[in-house]
This record gives sequence, C-alpha cells and structure tokens, in this order.
Amino acid sequence: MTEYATEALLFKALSEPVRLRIVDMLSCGEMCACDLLAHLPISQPTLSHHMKALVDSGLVQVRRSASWMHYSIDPTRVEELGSLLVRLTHPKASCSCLSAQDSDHVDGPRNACS
Amino acid sequence: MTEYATEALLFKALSEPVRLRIVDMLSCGEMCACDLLAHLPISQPTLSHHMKALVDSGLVQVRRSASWMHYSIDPTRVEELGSLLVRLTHPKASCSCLSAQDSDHVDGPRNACS
DNA sequence: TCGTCATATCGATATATGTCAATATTGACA
DNA sequence: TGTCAATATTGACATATATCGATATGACGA
Repeated sequence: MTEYATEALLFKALSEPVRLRIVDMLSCGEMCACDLLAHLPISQPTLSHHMKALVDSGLVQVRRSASWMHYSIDPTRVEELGSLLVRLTHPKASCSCLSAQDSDHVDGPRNACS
Repeated sequence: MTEYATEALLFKALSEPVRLRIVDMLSCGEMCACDLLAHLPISQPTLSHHMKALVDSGLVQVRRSASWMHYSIDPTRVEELGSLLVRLTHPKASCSCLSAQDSDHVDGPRNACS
C-alpha cells in the first residue's frame, strides 16, 4: 500500500469541506491568510492548520511578503492530480493487482467467480 | 461550508491508500470482492467497509450475481470528479469568497495586504 | 432443511484529525 | 531594543475512521 500512500495525500488534502472552499477561493487568484480568515467561519489557528495541509500537499503555494502569507494554487500540481485521477481510473492493459508487491496473501488467484 | 461537504466526500473516498489501490485494481475491469480480498493485505470486514465507502461515493458501481458482489468503476462519476477538480481550481471571473453565505464573519474585506 | 460459501454488520480499540484558547514566533518599524 | 500585527505552534478535547474478531445475513446446492 506504500506506493499509494503518497498519492492518497493529494486527495486527502481536498477531502475536507473547509479546504475545498479555500481552494475555490484561491482559484480566482492569490489571497493572503488574513483575507481568507475574514471570509471563513473558523479561527486563526484552524486556518493555519488547513493551510499547512494544503501547502504540504503541494496543491497550494505560499509566498511571504513581510508578515503576510500569500497563498495561491499551483497549477502544475493540480494538473498532476488530474493526471493521477485519469491514470487510476482509466482502463489499462495490465491490472495493477498482478504487480502489487505488498500483499500479505501469497496464494494465487482463486477460481474466478462467475 | 455545507455546499462543499458533498463534493468533499468524493475526494475523501479516494483519500485512503487502500481505496486508491482498489480503484486502481478496478480500472482494468470488474472484479468481485473475493478476488479483491485475495490480493489485498486486509481482512474481509475491512474490505467490506472500504467498498461501502467507494460505492457510497458513487465512484464505484456494484452488481450482484448470486452471492458475489461485482465492483466496477463508474466512468460518469469519475468524469464528474474531474470536472469538479477543474471547476474548483481553474481561474474564474467571480471569486467564490464573495458569494459565500455561511460565514460567521459579517465584516467586509479588510484593507488589502500588499 | 441443512451446510457451506460470500458478504455484511456489530462491538471494541487505536489512531487520525478538526477545532479552539492560549501562547510563541516572526517581521516591520520606531 | 521594544512594540505591534500576522501567522505558527502547543495542548486539550471531541469526533471520525481504519482495523479486526466474532457473528449475522443471504444465496445456493445437496
């Protein structure tokens, strides 16, 4: 499962309503933390917590100007997430279940169910 | 935040490494629970738990044949998620922070930070 | 009807995380 | 250096959820 842990973090970053709203707000351009805070029903520490999650995921970039933190969406990273979504869901020739290495099960495939 | 809660559930469904791997396995075609279980290092109740999460999100469809549950990806729902990602991250004319209705803050925008 | 197999649910537990108040840190400026 | 504003961190708490063993349900065949 190790190989999927990193990729799951990208989706996890967007799995909270607050963070989804923040991303939506950032989609119209760079915003500083104080402006985000002014339009969100959350406390300052909570905003800081969520911004850290978004920045850690790489989906959001941060630029410091004096005391202000300016956040913006990283289009490259978003594009990567889109590609990941396609890669994970689009039909492929070889099934990944055959190449999975970290399964505790060592027995082969059972008789196929109808 | 209510408006984003439903959409966040789609990303939440993909925010766990196990579920991401399951989706990857399903991307090559329909699989039954027993086959998924045979290739995953998790217990049967845990698999059932994760499949319920995926089916509830709508990203995975289920088809019953006798005692077997056959799971497959719903391409339509995946497409919706892709569109959602674009909609949330792509630059737009009107910033959603101006139209947000469920903020506890009633004061207007502060002085813009540099 | 009985037994078996596939899957779902229950109950319990551990971990993760969202949230806030309080406090610390950082940078700008006098 | 001292103060202030913006942001980060800490500590505490509540909730969510991932996980498993045990058990229940449901379908099929003998």
